[in-house]
Amino acid sequence: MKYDPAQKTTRGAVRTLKAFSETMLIMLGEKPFEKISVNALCEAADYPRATFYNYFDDKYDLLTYCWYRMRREVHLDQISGDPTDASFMAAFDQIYHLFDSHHDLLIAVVSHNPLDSQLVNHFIQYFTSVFTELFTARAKPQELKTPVELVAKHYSSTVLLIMEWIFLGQHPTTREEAEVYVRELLEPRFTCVE
Amino acid sequence: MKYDPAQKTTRGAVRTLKAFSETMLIMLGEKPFEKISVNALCEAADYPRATFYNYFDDKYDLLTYCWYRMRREVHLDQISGDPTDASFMAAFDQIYHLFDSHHDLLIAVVSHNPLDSQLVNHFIQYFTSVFTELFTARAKPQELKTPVELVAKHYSSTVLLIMEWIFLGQHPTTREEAEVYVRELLEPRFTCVE
DNA sequence: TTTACGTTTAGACAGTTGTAAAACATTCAT
DNA sequence: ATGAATGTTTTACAACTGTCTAAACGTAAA
Repeated sequence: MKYDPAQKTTRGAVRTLKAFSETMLIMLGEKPFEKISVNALCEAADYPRATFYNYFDDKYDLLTYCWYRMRREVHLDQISGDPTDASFMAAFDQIYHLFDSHHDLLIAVVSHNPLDSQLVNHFIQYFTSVFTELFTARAKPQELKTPVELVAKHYSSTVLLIMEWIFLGQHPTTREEAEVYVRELLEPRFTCVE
Repeated sequence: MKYDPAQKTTRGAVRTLKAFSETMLIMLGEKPFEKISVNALCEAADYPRATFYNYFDDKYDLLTYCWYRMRREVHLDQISGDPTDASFMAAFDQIYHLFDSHHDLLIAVVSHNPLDSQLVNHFIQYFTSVFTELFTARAKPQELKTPVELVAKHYSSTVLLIMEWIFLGQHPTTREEAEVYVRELLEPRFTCVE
């Protein structure tokens, strides 16, 4: 992101950032992302174009900030403690809750932006990278030949795949069912025992 | 794709499509995708802009055609026979070979387009969807609770993840090692036996 | 050769993008 | 309050995008 939220961020800046990101989310529920011009966005947010470019490199940069705000609502960081299976499922549950709490927004957005659109892609990729970091931080000491980073990416992309299936692909699924999916996909042993 | 390659495609059309896609691949080895304008592309390919829009909706549509041509070089379709593990690994090997045979091109492209760029994303997504179809077609009758489509997506995204790691992430890996990775990620049982 | 057809091209259009310089506000310590 | 520093807005600009129309072109049948 062009604008680093870890910086000081004056009160005015916060207001501006918030205005742009909320306007973007509203417009995403109304039309496809490609049809949203920076012009129209500034019009709707009632800020001059130059201000937009003050804070963001481009449309995509604003998107990143939108996802950043969404992600921030849930405190995922606290999980990275011990690497037991229980803690993994705890992380998974928090992720499920994060998406579930934005259910309506996601439905609205997907109705104008297909699953293979740039927008959905950008969304998935953002959260994949967030979770990859998370999983890398709490990686088990490995008995595998596969590199740790690759395993972490595999975990996070699988979790995101399930979230995409449930919340963007419109396949209503309870948290318990979702937990079964993630176990089946990431630990086939689970199914042998049952 | 705007231009359906299953159509009649006259000799002239083939030449034009080829010229545009080859020019694009060359330019991707020289600069980031965002910096390649349709103008410059037509300049380099020596075709008028109107001709470009005759064949493609936009830059991204041309990209899709580039990946289509690449994909077409290898005959992946013949695999979808019986759903044994051996046939899965056969498919995996063909995919490995496909990427390996374009090793130099991929290196050049990645040197100007980071792994999280729109370009690489588009590339990964194209092949993921191709492989998802492939794996859906040859899916095992399931004993899992997880929906077949989701499992197929999981297979293909995992395979692509490994390909990305090896060929785009610059982690030289032999085919044999790659096979170990895919077994470890998709069938943890494998590591228990060893 | 002429006619007719579809495709390719040139040129122009309104709208968008990202940047840069200068004018304008705010904040805050002195 | 004054002035310096910082951030915001205005305005202007060159380049690009996607679409459209009409003219030019090639080719194949009459």
